[in-house]
Amino acid sequence: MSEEHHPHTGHNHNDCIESALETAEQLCAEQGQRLTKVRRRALELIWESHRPLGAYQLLAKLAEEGFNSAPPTVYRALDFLLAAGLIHKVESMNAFLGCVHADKAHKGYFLICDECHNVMEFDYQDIHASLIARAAEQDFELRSETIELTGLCSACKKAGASL
Amino acid sequence: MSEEHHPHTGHNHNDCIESALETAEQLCAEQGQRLTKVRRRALELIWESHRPLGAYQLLAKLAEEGFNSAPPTVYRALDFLLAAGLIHKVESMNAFLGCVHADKAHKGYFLICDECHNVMEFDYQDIHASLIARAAEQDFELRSETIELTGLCSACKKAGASL
DNA sequence: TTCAACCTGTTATACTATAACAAAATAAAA
DNA sequence: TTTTATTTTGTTATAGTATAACAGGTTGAA
Ligand SMILES: [Zn+2]
Ligand SMILES: [Zn+2]
Ligand SMILES: [Zn+2]
Ligand SMILES: [Zn+2]
Repeated sequence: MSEEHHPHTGHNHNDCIESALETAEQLCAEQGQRLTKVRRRALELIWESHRPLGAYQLLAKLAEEGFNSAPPTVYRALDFLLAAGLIHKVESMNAFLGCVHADKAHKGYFLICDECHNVMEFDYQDIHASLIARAAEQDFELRSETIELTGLCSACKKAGASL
Repeated sequence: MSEEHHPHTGHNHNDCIESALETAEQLCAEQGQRLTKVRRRALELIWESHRPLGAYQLLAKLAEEGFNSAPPTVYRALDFLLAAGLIHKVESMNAFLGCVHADKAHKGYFLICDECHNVMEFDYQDIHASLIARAAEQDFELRSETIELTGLCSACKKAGASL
């Protein structure tokens, strides 16, 4: 596999992919879950993409490789990966991306760039605590959080300023 | 129009609808925007629903009343109302609900009950400030925020406990 | 080996949203 | 008031996202 440099950060993205796959194998083994071929390859393809991947984009890639190419195939894989905490869904984009710390239970908070469509996951415990507290004020028991912030990322801001 | 009591809070929801429509008229007048028949009725129908309304649910209601019943009709009305800040879209439900304080510029933060599907809008300045600060740490310029929390509302929690 | 649980294949369909162009209505300019 | 520009609506077609339902195959345990 050739080196793959992430457009914005410039890091060797292959390392991310490898490490994510290892973590996935490990977690599934621990929990008695089966990371089947199609599930594993789906996860890998999601990670290989530099931005969140739509279900049908993923389906096309899987189809190219000879996997069954009907929607349920990909949605089943996605459901599994979501349930296992290996990926997140970005609701405002109807797209999926690999979780950067699948080993820790957490909610995915995202910064989404309007320009380059890159997504960064962030995890701030203080915001989580504030949200729980605010919900509790209304006697609301929190279960899930969708936190998706859009705007301009650092790189695109610089690029825009120099025009 | 008969009195309409909101399922959870028990308040007379007609008052909400009336007041929302008045605010809408006023805001549109101020900004030189046209609150046409279909836009006005769409807003009213969204308010008449006790929970977020899907685009095609709205379309069906409009069709019953003799409005044109092709999707673009309803999506145009929704686009207008969104741009005017009169409604919000709940991304995780693909549904729309009336904004409770359309007169003030703000982001919609939502508490969504998994049981009854009621949605409460809340607006906490401190969370907003935290989010801006966290984004700034990454040199990210915030433009929009999607904050959608799900869980159990007060009423449903009580109902569940008594089973 | 037999059974049960789980995973995958397949077809059909439901739900959500936009493109593209024509016609009508409204507002502004002449 | 007529003309013109702008905005809104009508209409048809299509793109994009997601699930239902049932049949068939695999896996691992009893
Ligand atoms: Zn994550
Ligand atoms: Zn960017
Ligand atoms: Zn609001
Ligand atoms: Zn509830």
